[in-house]
Amino acid sequence: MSVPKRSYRGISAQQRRDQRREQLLAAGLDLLGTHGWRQTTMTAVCTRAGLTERYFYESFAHRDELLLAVLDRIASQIRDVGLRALAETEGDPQMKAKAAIGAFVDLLTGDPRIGRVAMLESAAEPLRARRHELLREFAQLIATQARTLYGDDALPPPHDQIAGLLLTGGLAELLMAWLTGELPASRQDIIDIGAAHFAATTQRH
Amino acid sequence: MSVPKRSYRGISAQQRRDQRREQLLAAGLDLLGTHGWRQTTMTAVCTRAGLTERYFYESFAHRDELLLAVLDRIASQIRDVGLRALAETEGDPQMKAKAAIGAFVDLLTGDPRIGRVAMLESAAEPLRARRHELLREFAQLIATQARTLYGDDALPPPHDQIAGLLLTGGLAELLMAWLTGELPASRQDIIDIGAAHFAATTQRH
DNA sequence: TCATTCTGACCGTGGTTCCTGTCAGAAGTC
DNA sequence: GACTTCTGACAGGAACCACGGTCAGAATGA
Repeated sequence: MSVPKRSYRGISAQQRRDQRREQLLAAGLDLLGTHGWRQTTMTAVCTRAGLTERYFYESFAHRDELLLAVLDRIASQIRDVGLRALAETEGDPQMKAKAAIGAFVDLLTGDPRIGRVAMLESAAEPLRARRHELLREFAQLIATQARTLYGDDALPPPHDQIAGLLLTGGLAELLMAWLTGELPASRQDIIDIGAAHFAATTQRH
Repeated sequence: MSVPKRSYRGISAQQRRDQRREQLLAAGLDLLGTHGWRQTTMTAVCTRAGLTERYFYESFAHRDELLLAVLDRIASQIRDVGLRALAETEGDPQMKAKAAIGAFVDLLTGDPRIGRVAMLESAAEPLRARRHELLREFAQLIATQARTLYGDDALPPPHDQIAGLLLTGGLAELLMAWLTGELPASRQDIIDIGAAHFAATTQRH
């Protein structure tokens, strides 16, 4: 099949291409976030997206590439809402931490599919490596934020990086338990606990 | 095929059965701990074990059952070495925590396959649920130990359970990074950090 | 010795997924 | 209106796996 060039139904080739990619990403998030990694096969994604397998290869080389794209999008959403909350919140470090964690929690619960992919499915095989990279990235981000929040009371490297890992890993585990309904806690409970843990982990004591 | 009953090569039917089960478990650990979950197919396990697929069904109903058995064995090993270290160590809570964490770390690094399965592969699809159960079990265990170690300074329920989740999740993430060689830290560093984190997380502050 | 039992090797079926190719018809272009 | 391009549906092959069955030969027990 040749690469589409001219417009169709009043939509340019590039727009159609983008639209199809978007459909595939949406279908991927949907399947990954509801039926899990095992069910998110290439054919299933195409069926859900209402597209033929042929169009899959137009946007992605193989299934893993789609899954990574889904995860990356979620990661950047997390980064965005977290940093925005930090920037928009006035007050002491504890307030800022609560705002960032609150925004994070709201993103994961606002769309449960995002929560499942970010916390549960990302641990599975094709996504694990990227999840690990992202977690380290967030650990780094947290270390940086802790330094701007706490100044000299923050931990020096490499302990800040280690603290970031302990914090993100712990929070991930806590949120997994909470998202699966095993933990009788409110949104505010989770935020308070997360913020307290953030302070305890990233601050010199 | 009928169930074997008489001895063969001087080995009883039950012994042969157990031996084959053991071979399958060993092959499962080997594949899971070196090539990962995807490669650990039923046929691959049988080939590595030097057995026919027929004998697989003698011991396990399907692949997942074998994988769970592998994980469960590792979990009980972790429990054993941890509790034994606690029982055999005299001294203050910090010493005991270090001994338990040290024994845990040594188990995971002594056989890298165990480390990979326990920390990495267990997060994948068929094992995730069990991993989660086990983690909660360990969280409970840690909460109990914290109470005997710290007495009234320990956290009250349900905060002890939450602390257990934060601790196990954080440690898992830290160990993952360490096991994959991303963290320039010594065994002692990891143990010290783990013990400090244990104290910070499970103690009233 | 000889029938029985156990073993390991092999083949076959059914199902699934990935991936490519074909083809009729709709939409666009000249 | 005729030709080209794009689209969606579908067919089908290759690869893999789970799972069951067959079969010759080795080991056993009477």
